[in-house]
Amino acid sequence: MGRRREKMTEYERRRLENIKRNEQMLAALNIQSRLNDLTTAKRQRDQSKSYKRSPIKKPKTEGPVVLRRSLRTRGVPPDAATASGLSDDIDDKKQMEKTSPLKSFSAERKSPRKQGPLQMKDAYSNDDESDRKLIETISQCFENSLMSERDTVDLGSSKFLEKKEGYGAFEPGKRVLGSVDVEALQLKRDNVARLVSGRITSLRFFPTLGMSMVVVGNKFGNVGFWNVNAEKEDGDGIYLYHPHPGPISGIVIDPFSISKVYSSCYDGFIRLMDVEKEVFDMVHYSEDSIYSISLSPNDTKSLYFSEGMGVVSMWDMRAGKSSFSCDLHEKRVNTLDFNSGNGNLMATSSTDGTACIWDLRHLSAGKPKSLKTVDHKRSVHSAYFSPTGKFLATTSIADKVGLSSGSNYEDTSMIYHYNQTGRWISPFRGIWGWDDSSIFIGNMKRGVDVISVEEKKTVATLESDYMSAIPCRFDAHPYNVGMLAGATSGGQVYIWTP
DNA sequence: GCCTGCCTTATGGAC
DNA sequence: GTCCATCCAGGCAGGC
Repeated sequence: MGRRREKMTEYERRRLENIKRNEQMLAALNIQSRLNDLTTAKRQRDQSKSYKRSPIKKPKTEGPVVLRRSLRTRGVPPDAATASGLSDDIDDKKQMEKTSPLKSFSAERKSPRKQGPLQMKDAYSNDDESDRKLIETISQCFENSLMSERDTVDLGSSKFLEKKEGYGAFEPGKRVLGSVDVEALQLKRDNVARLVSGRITSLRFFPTLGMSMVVVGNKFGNVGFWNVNAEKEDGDGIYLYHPHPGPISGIVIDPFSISKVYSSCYDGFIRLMDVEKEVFDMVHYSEDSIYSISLSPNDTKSLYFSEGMGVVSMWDMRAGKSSFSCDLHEKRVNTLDFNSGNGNLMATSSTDGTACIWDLRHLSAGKPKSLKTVDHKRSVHSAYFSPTGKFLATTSIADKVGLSSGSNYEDTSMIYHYNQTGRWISPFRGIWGWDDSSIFIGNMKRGVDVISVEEKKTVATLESDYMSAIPCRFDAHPYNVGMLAGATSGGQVYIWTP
């Protein structure tokens, strides 16, 4: 079962005491048996749900969502804020007290906003079982990958090409895109789970053949892990942490060291979960919101991230400081991606309505010029290079998926795709499959559309009765061709397999 | 041009 | 089965 429990809070203790008192009163009134009937009826309804869920009701521990605005966006100079005695924490506490009916709970709520390292055991939120198995699994897989050349990632070439060779002896007449028969992809009942509560904002597969594990981030700052192939005796294979105070904007796993998982947050934190040290180390803290992160394929010690209104910076892990910072867009940068064929090329997508390709060698302070700009007129929520790097796929609120190709990406086609997700569903982002032939993107009818690069249109849709919500974030397993993960705004994850 | 308010959507939980 | 709260988007209209 996809159980997810959080540590008992002061609020919950008080609540349980109240429940106990009420039960005593009900017993005195002799109506307990009727309540039991109602509980049974509710349990039956719960079991009819298609997804895995906890049998124990979880109290809402996330508290009210607090809007965080940087000094910069508020137009307040840092000195002025300090002088007036304001801090984010104080600001937030005041806002919590104003907006939450649970004042005492909100004020006492322990927030991972504190700077500095955070022990994994302190951030661990499942109180029913230990995270020891997760740590052992990742550590073991990391050690195995060090010993096996097979797991070594060559970031200088396509991350998929080597693995896809020899894959797929498909029946003629089937919808085969490149190396994958998309009609053969299926969603098994066991490959559906709810990892976290609320909206999933980021999703990643661990880049290793050794295991099928996904990591997700949600809007409350939780990070959830799911070992899809966990043995039954090891429980459900789901582990939940709370290392961030706000929505997780990006997750990146070091392909050369899968025991290192980076995560960024709207609240300005970048943390590195180091499984060997069992810590969520603080890599960087910014006054501005961080909207995306990406590792350089040329140097995995260089972490690129976007912050505030269009700024892209690089954090040098060795030096422990920011190496450069450029103002690349008018508004927030939603994604950063690197070209696997040429690590100097970086693609950005922005709410300013454009997606751009930049040459890192020619980025300088001030207003640098992009190699290529794809103009969507309205917000662009993703810009991803294809596995070989020959294409760039951009997804926009303007109901378009852009496809750029050519030696300088000068040929751009616009493919219609309905992208009006509204307020509650994270904007769709078209991702590449395991080769340059297809793009996977969610649709509002609880399906996954497959766009053919050759035909420049949607050619297939993955659908399943087990998919009870709209999948809006995806990741293709880097080595298991045909293994596709989709995540929803309800905290569920679906794993499609060949 | 800037600010404010309104509208849209899907989901899970409570009842 | 129905209702309601959610609320870290984004566009648009209207007012200043």
